[in-house]
Amino acid sequence: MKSVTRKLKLIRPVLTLRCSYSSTDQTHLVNEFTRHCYQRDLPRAMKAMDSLQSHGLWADSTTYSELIKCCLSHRAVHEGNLICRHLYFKGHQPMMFLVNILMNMYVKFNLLNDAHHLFDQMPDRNVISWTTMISAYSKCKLHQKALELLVLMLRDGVRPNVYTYSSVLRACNGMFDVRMLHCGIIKEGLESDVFVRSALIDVFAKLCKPEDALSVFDEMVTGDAIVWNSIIGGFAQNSKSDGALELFKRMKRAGFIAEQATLTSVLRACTGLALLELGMQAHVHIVKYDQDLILNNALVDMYCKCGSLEDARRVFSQMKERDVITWSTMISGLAQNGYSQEALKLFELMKSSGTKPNYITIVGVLFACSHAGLVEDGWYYFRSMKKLYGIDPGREHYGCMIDLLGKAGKLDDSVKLLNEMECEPDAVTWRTLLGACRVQGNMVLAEYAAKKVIELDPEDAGTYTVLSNIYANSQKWDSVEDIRTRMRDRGVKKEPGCSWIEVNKQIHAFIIGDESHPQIIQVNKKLNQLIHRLIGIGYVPETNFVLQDLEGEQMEDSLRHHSEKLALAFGLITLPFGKVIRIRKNLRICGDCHVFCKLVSKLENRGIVIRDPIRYHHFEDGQCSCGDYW
DNA sequence: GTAGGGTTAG
Repeated sequence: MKSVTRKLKLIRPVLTLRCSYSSTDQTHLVNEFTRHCYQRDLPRAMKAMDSLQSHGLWADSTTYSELIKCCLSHRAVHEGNLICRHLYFKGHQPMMFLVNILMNMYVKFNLLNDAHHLFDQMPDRNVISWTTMISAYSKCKLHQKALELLVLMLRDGVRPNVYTYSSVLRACNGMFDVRMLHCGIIKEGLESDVFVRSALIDVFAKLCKPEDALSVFDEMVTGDAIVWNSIIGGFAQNSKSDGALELFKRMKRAGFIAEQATLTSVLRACTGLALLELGMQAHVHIVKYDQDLILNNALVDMYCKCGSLEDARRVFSQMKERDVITWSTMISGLAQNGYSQEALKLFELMKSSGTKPNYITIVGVLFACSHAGLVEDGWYYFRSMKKLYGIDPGREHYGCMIDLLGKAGKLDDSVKLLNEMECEPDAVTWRTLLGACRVQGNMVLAEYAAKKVIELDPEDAGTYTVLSNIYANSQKWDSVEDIRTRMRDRGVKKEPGCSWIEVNKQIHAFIIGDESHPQIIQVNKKLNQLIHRLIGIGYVPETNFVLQDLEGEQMEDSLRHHSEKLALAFGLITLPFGKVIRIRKNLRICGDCHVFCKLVSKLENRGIVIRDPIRYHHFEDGQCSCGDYW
């Protein structure tokens, strides 16, 4: 008897448990589900949700929001779909906030159609519902769609708030949109919000209005690091590199720490100005982010564009992760610096690494072919790009081919290709053909191409000069006068040739005819000595410059004082022996300066790197990396 | 208790 009682005592709690299970079935199911959701136990929660559904039950909205968060963190799309179906089971209408969360989940899963479907089904929508969809469309660059939704939202009587404005601003595709939104923001008194402010700065910068971006920035009373990044990035993106560096100094003075985004823009600014020393200094601060992909890409680009290929190769080889931008940067960088074969080898390596080339990669590849006169390779890549990579040839690809064929003496093929272009040739395309005519000395075609350039870009001073020289060479003085009149009437002024050189992290600018540099006397003295010595070994200053330099300084009285010669003389005086002289130019190098640099590199036993707007020349021991083909 | 801003290649 005793043993039976003991057994009963042991059994009873189990029985009690079973009893309570069956009596409070619904509550228990809901409680179990809630517990799993809060514990973020996705498999158990899904199972429990299944039981709820079979009983026609729903838990409270907060529980579901926990579960959806869990799906998001696990990127569990299938489970997310099941939750959505459960919430709408048998025509049930979830609470608005929950639908907002579901939409957000679909947006994060890049399932915009599903998100929009829920949005369409909503009986009511609040500002968050609208903002979720607007933000989704602007993030994936469906700008028109985002702006359309904003209009519908306003018509629906829902007022946008700081969240709406900060996400819709990036969708602006014209000044009109920005002005309209900016007015709305001011009217609502929302311009002091940091999110709105940085979005405004960014959109002005992206629309190439850095001055407008700066005025928004300057009105700021309190800001954060991101607003600073927006304005610095805005200047860097608009080739206002010195402004970007100035703002960076201000940012540091204001006590903000430079993070990845800041440093990336700083590097871009260094790249724009070819400031190798400053770029290297920035590199020191980047060491702690040594595996940041974007920063490393910017570093590779900076080293390539500052003409320091060894550093670019080193950063590239040390990167653990590379994307299409990394490869494209390095390929273009090698091509621009005259290492075409290496660029093409790298392209093959890129493909075998599994990275798919894009439009820009192929531009780099064709650029490499055009800079080395690799006609057959060029045709191969050009003809196969569509078939192999699904990329339609664009203006830039045609431009590379026109350059390649023309400079290789196949001007007829070049013109044929230009006429076959699927997209309309623009001023750049015609200028490319003009450049090829220069190399080939084809005056008739050059005149035609130059006229086309001026038609499409009436502000292009360099082309007027070329055209004028063509007429002068043929003694067509009336036409020469006509060109001069047109330039005067249109207010077109020739950009003065300018060269920059960095010495002790300071930029020194030399402009032709400008005597304002404090050491100009010594520079001229050194230059005259050099010329004298070079003439002694057979250097003959070039005097006939008709068509010799497309956008160079051919109109000047004397070649003696071309800006790169001044900068080179300054470099020789100031930089220690053995240090490479790096010069950046605003115009293309002329033939005479090219010969001059080759000879100086030998005479003075100096490495010289000159970067012009198109490509780079590495002079060493009397030779140039371009092989006199540019 | 849900929605927002900045960085890289031609």
